[in-house]
Amino acid sequence: MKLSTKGEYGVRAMVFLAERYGQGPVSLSYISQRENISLAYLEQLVAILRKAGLVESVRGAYGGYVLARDPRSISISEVIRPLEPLAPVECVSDESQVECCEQRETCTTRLVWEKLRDSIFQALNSTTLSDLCSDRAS
Amino acid sequence: MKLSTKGEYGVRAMVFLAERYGQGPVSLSYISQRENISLAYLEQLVAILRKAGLVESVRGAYGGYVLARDPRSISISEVIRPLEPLAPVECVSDESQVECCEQRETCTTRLVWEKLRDSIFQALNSTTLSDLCSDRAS
DNA sequence: TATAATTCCTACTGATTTACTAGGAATTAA
DNA sequence: TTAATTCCTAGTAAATCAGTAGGAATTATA
Repeated sequence: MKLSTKGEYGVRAMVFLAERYGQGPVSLSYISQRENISLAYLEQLVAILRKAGLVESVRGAYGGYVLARDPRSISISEVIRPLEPLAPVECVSDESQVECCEQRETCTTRLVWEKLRDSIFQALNSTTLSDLCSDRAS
Repeated sequence: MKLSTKGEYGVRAMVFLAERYGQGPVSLSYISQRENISLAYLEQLVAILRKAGLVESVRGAYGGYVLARDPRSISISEVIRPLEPLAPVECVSDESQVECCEQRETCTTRLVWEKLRDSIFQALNSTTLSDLCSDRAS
């Protein structure tokens, strides 16, 4: 049930951007240094977040990334979802359309996985980037 | 955030035992066939559950395993906990006593991991084996 | 215009973990 | 005595994780 570093680093990078929202682009080399995350690895994660529409890039010197929306409107589940699967088991995931097993209707353990999935979603949906900013004013 | 098969198989095996609680020992070869789980792998998982005090073994021919307690008193979190870590990130786990980072007090992302951990615990603590039995009478 | 700082893209890789397999010893009901 | 079981340890192929590496494209500034 552990989160991978993708999700963890992704959230840390996004909170970092949230704390500087409205102050122009922030470069990944800066985030990399301050958050102690490998630059090349961070590039890959942020590329995913950009394709998910959560950040926008400014290319060239003095460029970087900015949040695509107000940090109060971006939930943690939105950040983690593109980076790694959120559902605890395959068969209660809305993304994967694969039919996981034939006992779908009669499966009893499924009950607890759905409950678990919902409570994970609830916790991450109800927390926004601004909730995690050290400067809570933004 | 995916559960490994250890947790998933462990819960399935325990629910299987719960549905036959009070009917004598159930062999792993039977569970293995019915739940379609490799016998040798299942042996290893059940060994962990036995050491955790959740099941008791009956050795020899016509032996097997029985639940150590009433299925209404065994929560799913008790089953999964010995099989795999439940906390989403290292630094909000009560088991590991390792100091994960020096920013423990000022860490802002920690807030959401604690909230996530608590809601995972809550979901799994509040569900028992008997809640997942197809024969809900037991 | 040249340079440095950046994003962007793809391929590779070592280490770790996962999900088993394999083999056998000990126990016990029939 | 046999067959069915638990019990124990070691090994292992495949997948995943957590990056590295190398370079192309873009752009503000000197």
